[in-house]
Amino acid sequence: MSTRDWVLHVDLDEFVAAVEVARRPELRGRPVVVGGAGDPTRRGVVATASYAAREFGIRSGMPLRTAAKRCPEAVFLPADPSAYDAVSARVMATLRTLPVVVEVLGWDEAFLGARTDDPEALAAEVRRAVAEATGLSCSVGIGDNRLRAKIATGFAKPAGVYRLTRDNWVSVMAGLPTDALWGIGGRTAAKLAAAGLRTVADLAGADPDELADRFGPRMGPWYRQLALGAGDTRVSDAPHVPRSRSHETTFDEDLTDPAAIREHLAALSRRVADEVVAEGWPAVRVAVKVRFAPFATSTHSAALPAPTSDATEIERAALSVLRRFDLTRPVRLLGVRAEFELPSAP
DNA sequence: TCTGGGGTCCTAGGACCC
DNA sequence: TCTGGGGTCCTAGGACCC
Repeated sequence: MSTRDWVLHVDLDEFVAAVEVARRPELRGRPVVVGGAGDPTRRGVVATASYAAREFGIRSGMPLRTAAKRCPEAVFLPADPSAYDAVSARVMATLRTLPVVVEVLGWDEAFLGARTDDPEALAAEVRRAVAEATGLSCSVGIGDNRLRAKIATGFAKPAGVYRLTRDNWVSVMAGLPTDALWGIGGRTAAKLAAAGLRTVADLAGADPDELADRFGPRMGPWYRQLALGAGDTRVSDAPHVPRSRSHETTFDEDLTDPAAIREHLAALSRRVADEVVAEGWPAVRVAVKVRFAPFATSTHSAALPAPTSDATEIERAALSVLRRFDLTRPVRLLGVRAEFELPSAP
């Protein structure tokens, strides 16, 4: 077997639930649901469900109330981001001890770039090293590019390894619906289906010019490239440069008092401003998001007069943008986002 | 069963300028 | 009086992902 470049995609199995079980072993094997305030009588949705919980039909994004109806004996827990950050950092540090380039994608995912003649052996070593260092199980997708590695992981789960390359792309993917592709969700899949394109094979055979007309000059042709299995092969360990920082809150009871709305918005602005300061880059734009009851959402934003990391200025800008909303309707959610300057091209 | 929070990127219309 | 056309910025919204 010859030595060549591979992309591996590593994804921790039921990561958040696994972290909770690791520190509360009595939960092992039980249905565990993490999300919201950890209280299914309050507003919130499922962030992660353990495999045992998934057997009851509980899925990410499902309202906690629904999850409790499907499985009243499930254990409901609030999310504990700092705990997940800490475990995630140990996983990524473990991956960096291997002869690979590590590109972190989130708490529980990373791409690995590797040159090897035996990617399955490397994947097995990844699984062994992560388990030894953290006690956590992961799955590994092997691909000849990022797209195929990422999709391969779905076939590897749980606790497995799967290889997807140009050699088996068509046989594995051709008959699947288009939303099996990473980057095509339910909305786009429905629009594609309306155009007669239901499967990956349909999309791969579509005319790029017609796709451009229907879906935009970049997205249309890009969808077809996805269906062909095309993707970037580069994996970078360069640190991530954030484009924005934001916080938002859904209230258990809708807000109707404009003074209370302003107070909540100011508090969110200060949280965002603290993080802008920590980033070390000034913000150039501030956006405010308001979701009115029952669920209508809109956003307004404004460029700052000058780039700033000053908390008072960010708060003032957010309150100024808030005045553009009609606050006579009950407010379900408030959010504040600060945007940074896009990095200039080299 | 009413529908979280934190992000990224793309599109399109209007403003504005030459 | 019968009014083009392009480039770019700003802004809102959509879609996707974890």
